Amino acid sequence: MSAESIVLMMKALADPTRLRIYNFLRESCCGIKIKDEEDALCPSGPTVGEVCCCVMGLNKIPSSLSFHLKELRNAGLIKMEKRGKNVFCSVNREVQSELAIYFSSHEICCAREDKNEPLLRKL
Amino acid sequence: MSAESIVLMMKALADPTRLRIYNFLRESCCGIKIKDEEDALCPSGPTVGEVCCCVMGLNKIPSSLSFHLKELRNAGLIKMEKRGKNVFCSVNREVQSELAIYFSSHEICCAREDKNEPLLRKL
DNA sequence: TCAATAGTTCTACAACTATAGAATTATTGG
DNA sequence: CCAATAATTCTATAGTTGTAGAACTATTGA
Repeated sequence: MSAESIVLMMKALADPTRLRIYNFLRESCCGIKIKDEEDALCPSGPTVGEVCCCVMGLNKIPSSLSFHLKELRNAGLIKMEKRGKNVFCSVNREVQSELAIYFSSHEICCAREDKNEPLLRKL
Repeated sequence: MSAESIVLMMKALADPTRLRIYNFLRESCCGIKIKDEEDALCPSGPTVGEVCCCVMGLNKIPSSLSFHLKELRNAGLIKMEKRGKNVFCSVNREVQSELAIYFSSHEICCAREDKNEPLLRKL
């Protein structure tokens, strides 16, 4: 996962409306792979209209939601599948796992001798 | 971890320079607790000046770095401790772990019968 | 005490981003 | 084919954010 793609993901989640959309989709149904082929996903999860009703509060402006969904999709955080008049949304679980791994990795502590003097002030 | 604080963290990491700072600090030394007291941390990790040298590339503008460090600190992602003329920086490992947990949580899949028709188009 | 060093704060400006209305596209039902 | 529905794209605007220079504060060494 490149730095650019992480920045893109963080940017996508750095907005209250988009984080609400993302959290809503996390709690919703995810796509189920019914065949080995890439495109043979059973589309599930809420439609764009359903997301609009559940997440957008009082001001349900479809163009605004569309904009936010595009940001999340461009970042790779969610998937969208069109069937008929509807577009079904779901989180990209693989990418979610990659982010989990990114924040899980820790480095080994190493003390530095020349900085072991008493602490004066904590910011 | 509230939605607002997650948005603040994502915002802090949604900038290439700040992500570089954060990644640099992740790879650097972390603070070591030498006593039970909250403030009795042995300050370690690079100084602001060292971060500036290592991360800021060609344009080493201290005011710009200061601005970015403030954003990361306000989001709770990093800690800063002043000793003498220097300010030592380190990542907040607790917060990092919380983010790892946030992205680790998955929901159980639930198929929806009425949406099991063949997929037409994938966006 | 004075100069040097380390960082921060202030300020103005350019660039970016979210919002919301209007127009547009695509699909289904009558 | 026409109307209704679902969603996207386009556009202008208001608000936000990153940048970089200048001034300022705090600490140490001479």
